[in-house]
Parts: sequence; C-alpha cells; structure tokens
Amino acid sequence: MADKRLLLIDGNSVTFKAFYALYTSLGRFTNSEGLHTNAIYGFNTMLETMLKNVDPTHVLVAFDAGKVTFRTKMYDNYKGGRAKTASELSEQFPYVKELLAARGIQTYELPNYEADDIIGTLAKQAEANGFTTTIVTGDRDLTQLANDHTTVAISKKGVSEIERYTPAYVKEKMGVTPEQIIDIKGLQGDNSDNYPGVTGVGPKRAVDLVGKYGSVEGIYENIDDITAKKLKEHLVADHDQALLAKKLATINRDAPVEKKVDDLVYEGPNREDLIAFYQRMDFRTFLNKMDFEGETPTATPGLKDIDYTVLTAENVAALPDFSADGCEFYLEMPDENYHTSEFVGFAIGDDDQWWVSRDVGLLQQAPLKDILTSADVAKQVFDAKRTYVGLNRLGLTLAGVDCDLLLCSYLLNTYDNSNDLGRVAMEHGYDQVATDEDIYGKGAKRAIPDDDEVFFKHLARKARAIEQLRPKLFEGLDENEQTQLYREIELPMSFVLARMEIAGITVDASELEAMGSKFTEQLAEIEQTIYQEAGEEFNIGSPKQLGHILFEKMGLPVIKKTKTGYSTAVGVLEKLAADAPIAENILRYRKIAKIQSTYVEGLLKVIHPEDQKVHTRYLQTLTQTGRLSSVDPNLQNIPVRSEEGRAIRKAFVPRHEGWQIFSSDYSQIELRVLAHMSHDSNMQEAFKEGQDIHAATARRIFKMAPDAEVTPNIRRQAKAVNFGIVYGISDFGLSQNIGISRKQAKNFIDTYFEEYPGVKAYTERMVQQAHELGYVETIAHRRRYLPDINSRNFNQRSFAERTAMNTPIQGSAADIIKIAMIRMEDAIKDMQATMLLQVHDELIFEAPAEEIATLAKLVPSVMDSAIDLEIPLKVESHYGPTWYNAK
DNA sequence: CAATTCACG
DNA sequence: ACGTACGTGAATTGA
Repeated sequence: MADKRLLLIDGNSVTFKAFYALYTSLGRFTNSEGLHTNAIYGFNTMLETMLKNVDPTHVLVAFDAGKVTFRTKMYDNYKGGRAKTASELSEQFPYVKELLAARGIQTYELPNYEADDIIGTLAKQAEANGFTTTIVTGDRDLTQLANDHTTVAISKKGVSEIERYTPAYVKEKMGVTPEQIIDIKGLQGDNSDNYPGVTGVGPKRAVDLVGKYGSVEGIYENIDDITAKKLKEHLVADHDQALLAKKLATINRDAPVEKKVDDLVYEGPNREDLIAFYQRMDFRTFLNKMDFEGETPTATPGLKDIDYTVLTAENVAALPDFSADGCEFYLEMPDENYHTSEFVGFAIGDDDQWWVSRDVGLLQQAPLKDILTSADVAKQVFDAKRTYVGLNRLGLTLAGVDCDLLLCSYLLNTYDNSNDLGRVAMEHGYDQVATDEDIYGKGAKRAIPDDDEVFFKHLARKARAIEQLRPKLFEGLDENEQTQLYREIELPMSFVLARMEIAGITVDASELEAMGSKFTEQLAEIEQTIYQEAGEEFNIGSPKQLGHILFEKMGLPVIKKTKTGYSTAVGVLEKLAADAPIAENILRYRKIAKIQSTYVEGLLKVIHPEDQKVHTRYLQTLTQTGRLSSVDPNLQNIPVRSEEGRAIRKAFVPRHEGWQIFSSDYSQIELRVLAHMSHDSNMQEAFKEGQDIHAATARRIFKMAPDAEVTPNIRRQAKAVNFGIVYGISDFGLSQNIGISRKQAKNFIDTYFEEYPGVKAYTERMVQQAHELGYVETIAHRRRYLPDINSRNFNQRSFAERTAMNTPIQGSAADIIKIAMIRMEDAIKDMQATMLLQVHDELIFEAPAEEIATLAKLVPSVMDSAIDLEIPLKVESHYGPTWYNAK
C-alpha cells in the first residue's frame, strides 16, 4: 500500500510541555467550571500543527500507565525524587483524552511500560510495514528512534515550535548516531530520570568516548587505551552503573503492545463532539477556526448578539453629545500602516448603545466632529496614536482621550500584548469580541466583509469591549502604581509621537539615486572580482552557496557553524581575510549591498510623492523595556558607524531651504542611570566630576596609578566591560566581545565589582526582586515580568537574570527621554522648530537657521532636567544642513 | 515562514 | 556541565 503515514505522540510528555509553555497564562486558561485548560489548549495547538504537517493516515497517542514499570524494577530510584505533578496539570489529563476521543484519535497505555516503549514498539512495526512515521514528544531521549523511516519531532519552548530530528540532524546536534544516544546516557546518566552514569563524565566526554569506541561496551573492551588516569578509574568503578544506565535509557521496542499499527487508522474528528468539547472548554479560538459551512459567520460561536444603529447623514444629528459620561470610539483602518490605510468604518457609543457606519465622512460633520475634537468629552479608544493620525487625515484633531486600552494593556504586561483588540480583550478575560483575523481573515484572503451585519457587529463589539475592560485595566494600573506612568508619560507621549510621525522628515530622492548608481557600479565590479577568485559565478547573497564556495570548493578553515551550515558572518570572514582576499571582497560586497537594498532602495520606496517626506510609525507598545521602535521605514537604524553608510544621512534634509537639522543626545545615559539606581559612590563620583567614565573604569579595573596614561586600547576594554555590566554581564560574553580568555574576563568582572560594590549589590538586588516578585521595574514604574527567572533550564534562567539587570536601566533611560519629549513639545511650541525623530537617546529637529542658537540652549536644558537623578545628565548637540552634518 | 545577516542605540 | 552579551527592523534566500 502506498503512502502510509503514522503519527505517534507521547501524550504525557507533550501535555507536560504544553502546561509549562503556557504556565504564565495559567490564570487566563480557565473555563466556566473553574478547570485549568492551558495544557489542553497547548496540546490541541500542537495537534493541529502536526495533523496539518504530517497529514497522517494513522495516529496514536501513548500515555504512561503509572509509576511502576519494568525500569523501576531494575532500579528503585528510577524517576525518583521528582516533584509531585501539580494538580493544575494532573486535572487536565482526563480532558486531553476526551479531546483525543472527539478528534477520533486512539489512545493507549500499557501497565509496566512507559509511553516511550509503546511508541518504540509501534514505530518498529510501522517500519516493517512500510509506514513513514513521525513521533512527537517533548523528550530528547526518543531521538534514539530516528532512522530513515522515522522522524522525531521535539516540541520546543512553545507548543507550535518544533524541531525535527532525522538521523543526520541527531548526528549534527548531538555528535552521535541515534543508536548511540543510549550509550551517551549510559555514560552520563540522566538527572531528570534520576539515575547516574559514570562519575566525572558529562556530555562532552560522553560524546568523545562514544565517538572513539562506538558504544559503552566498546569502551570497556578498550579500557586500557584510555590514558586519562582519573577518567579510567571512574569508568572502572562505575562499570555496573554504566551498563544499568544504558539499559534504563534503552527504549523497549518489543513491548507486549496489543494494538497493531494497521488498526490506528485516522479518519478525522467527530465534528459535533469536538464542537461540544471546545464549548465546554471555552476554546473560542478553536471554535472560530472550524469551518461552519452554510452558517452565517454572525453566529460566531461563543459570541452573544449585540444591538447597533447604523448612522447615516439623516440620523447623525440625533446622536447624544456624550458630554456627561464620555464615549467609546473606534476607527477602523484595515492596513497596519495608518498613514496610508483606507478608512472602512467606525463605531461610537456608550452604555451599551452603539452607532456604526462605513461612511467616515460623517465624522467631519456635527455632532461627531465636535464630540471627537472636544477636550471636554472623554473618549475611550484602542490605540490613541493610530486614531489621532487617522482622524488627522480626515481633518480632525482628536482631543480628550481618557483611556487608550492598548497602552494600558501594554503597561500592565508587555509580555502578551497585541495590536489586535480582540486578542487584548481575550488576554484580560473578556471574550465577547472577535479578533480581526476571525472576521477579516488573513493573508491574501483578508477582506472587510460585505455583509453589513457581520462587519457592524464586529465594530460595535470592539467599542463595547473598550467600555467593559476600561475599569479593570485602570484598576490594574492603580494596583501597580502605574497610573502616573500612564497619565503623565505614555498617553501624552502617544500624541507627541503622532505629531512627529505626521510631520515626517524630508528625504532628498535625487541624492539617494545618485548614491544608488554609484553603488550599483561598485557592486558590479566587486562581483566580478569575487567570481574570479572563486573560479565560478554564484549568488553571493546566499549564505548557503557562499559557504559551499569558501569551505568546500576553496577549502578555507571552518571557524563557526550555524544550525543549517557554515557561518559566513562578519567575524568569520574577518578571520579568513588574513589568508583569503575573497573574504575581504565579500565583506565589502555585503556592506554595499546592504546599504543599497535597505537604505537607498528601501527609503526611495517610502518617500511620499506629495511632500517628499518619509513618515515612520513609532511602535509604542512593542518593546519589552519601554523603548520605542520604528517601522515603515525604520529611522532608528540609519547607518552612522561606517563612512559609506553614514553618507545616507546626507539625504535627510530640512523641509525648507536654509533650515538646519539639529540633534541632541544624552551622553552615556544608561551608565548614568546605573550610577543613580545603584547609588554606587565610586561611579557617581566619576560622573559628578565630569570624568570620562570609560577611562575612569579603566583606571579602576586595571589598578592604574593616578598619573598613568589610559591608552585607547585599555579604554576600549573598559568600555566593553561597562557595556557588559549594563547588558547583564557574563564572563563568556565579555571574553567573546573583546577577544580575551574567559578567565581574564572573569577577573575583570570581579575587579569591577570590587571597585563598584554598589553596582554589584544592584545586580543582585534586581535578580532577587525578580525571584520574589516575578518582575522588575524602571524609575517610572514600568514593569517587565520575568517568568523564566525560576526556570530549571539554565539558559532560560540565565537570560532572565541578565534581563533583570538590564531592563530597569534601558527602561529608565526610555522613561527619561519620553518625559523630555513631552516637555520639549511645550518648550518649542512658539518656535518654527519641529521635533522629527527619536533614536533612543537622541532627538532630531529641523529649524530655521535663526532658531538654532535658541535650540542649542533650550533642548539640552529640557533634556537634562527631565528627571532629577543623584548624578547629572549630560547632553551634547550638533547641527548642520543635513542629518549627516549634524555631528 | 524560518534562518541568516547586518543596520542602529 | 550548561552556553550567552541587552533592545530593535529589514532584506534576502530557500524550504
């Protein structure tokens, strides 16, 4: 029989993984009966992905039958010492099985055996019967089953992310063949299953030994070849343990499984059962995903009906004026980019009375116009900046915004924020509004429904969601002491940003085009040189083809590998450049190609034909630290470090002839914030005395005499250490960055902490706070949750610890410049000067030449007085006829 | 749609 | 023993 595809799933392991992947959202995944549903939800997500990817003809989910197995008989402590399964998780297992029943998927468990053994046995049968098999699990042990017919898919951190282990991938990732995984475990044991291997042997040595001798048995046959004395002693002493460990790790492929693979035919779900199950679990997203052919989408499952009135030119005058209690307002622009999106409708109302229309022209008439532009009518919206820019394009200036639900939600938790109102609502436990994807679709199929009822109900539900959620989110802000952050920083900030975006910055297209033709010529030339050096033509832009040429054809030394092949990143090419001129040329080609495609061509594409400007969008609710980000185009990464790239800035010009570009930036704001937050007196002293902080650090960590000269190289190293501290240092990271040994790096860090004890205490305090409270905060009470801080995974935990140190610093710097920007608008309101851009620690303006002198005093004074720290802030300013010259 | 590379603070 | 610097966005290749 042709093409039989078997999907085997380790039910326990995947449910477990799903539970912890969605652990931080545990609170939101609760159905009306009070049952936790996060693991069930995650399991179902995984299932949908796998069913789609594998398109199986046969499926089975295997479960562990109980604690006692043939392995516990071999070794008492097998899986001993494990914490008891959380009740929030164990209560979900029966429902996972119910879900599988509704989906028409068989489950199986076998006393005395683990799910692994069932899977191993069935996979073996399947191989003999011509199946292609995919195994899904969260446990790497199962990769021992990978072969030409069987792939092992390991669910990674999320539930939808999957890593596929083929024999080749196992070899690459673990350095051994699938069959040798049991030998590895024999040597190193398994902590989570609680059995030891050979003392002193970890993953590295295990791979080494197995590589050399093939197997545990092979090692002992050649035990006398092993020269390392200690290692040999341990191997001899732990011989029995190693054999036992190997046995424990070996999956039994001949378990007495009663099922036959051919009986596992999968015919798809029982629709009614599945719908009923989803409804019981309150899985609205899954319900919505199901195809309800013939039924109108208004009957979106789980959504109750909503009343609305369609506004027209005739009845618009009858609208209430909302002056007493304010109103909710939602302006629908389907494209992400609100500077250019069409308008497709709006909703307004309050107190469960909703008015909707497709005709945004109505907004320009009384009474709507006055409602929206009056500061005295409180408006509740979702995404104030978007709404402001949209209305601005209709000739209205939005005023009187009280609640921006998107901003509130972002401040409460940056982690699962979204730009979709439906999603945000769901995150906060409100389910009476669909997501845009539900109603409009996605990708090529995305469209505004022609059906008025469908569309208008969606709009009305959005407005109602804002009304319903506002009190809850405001209360949340209050509890977090974030009301001031919201009222005095983020909400006013959104309007400042809106006006900067609308102002835009003028870009000289002819300048860019001239640069472009020059680059095109240069690229053609370098390209030919590279082809000659390579001896053939190939796509230089393809890392894969380039890797082939450099490392296979030309035989250059492989310095670093990536997941998929050879790394050809800058660092690698720089090392190669010493012996291979081609590397130098590739670097130069890459640099110019990057400038050409991203900046010359990229910017030309987004210059507005009417005003010769680019209008970026600042994303105010995206970063985890409180910084802004900039898109369409990104104006926060215009080249500056290399001269060729920097030339791009010549195309950024003032909007009037004779005007200037003026720029001010905070000098070392993050280190100053650190000096403030850590109260470290040595670091504070350096700033108070106006010293060069990197030089001061150099003197300290290198214990230099007061009169000794700080050479550029020493200063560079000290600078790297300062940066490292801000990023949440590790000896490894630092050693990589400045090319020293890890030991030396550790020395630097230790000395640094001795010299700046307050900084050491700060880093410890932040990590501790993250452990105790689950989050860290900036000066303005911006919050970042760090759920991974208690992770058992070293990597995740370490990352969370570094973030705990870095976020208050980076985030407080973001707070400060935001405050400065809000005050800046006011400070320059009577001038012609306009604030155009923010680049994290830098503000860029355009102004007539005669205002430059005033700006040069005013801007730094507003910036350095934005906040009162224990040390002074320092601001530097530059100006010139283009952005390039403002340096 | 993920991976790689490279631009910025 | 683990295996990393913090925060972003855009272009390109190649499944």
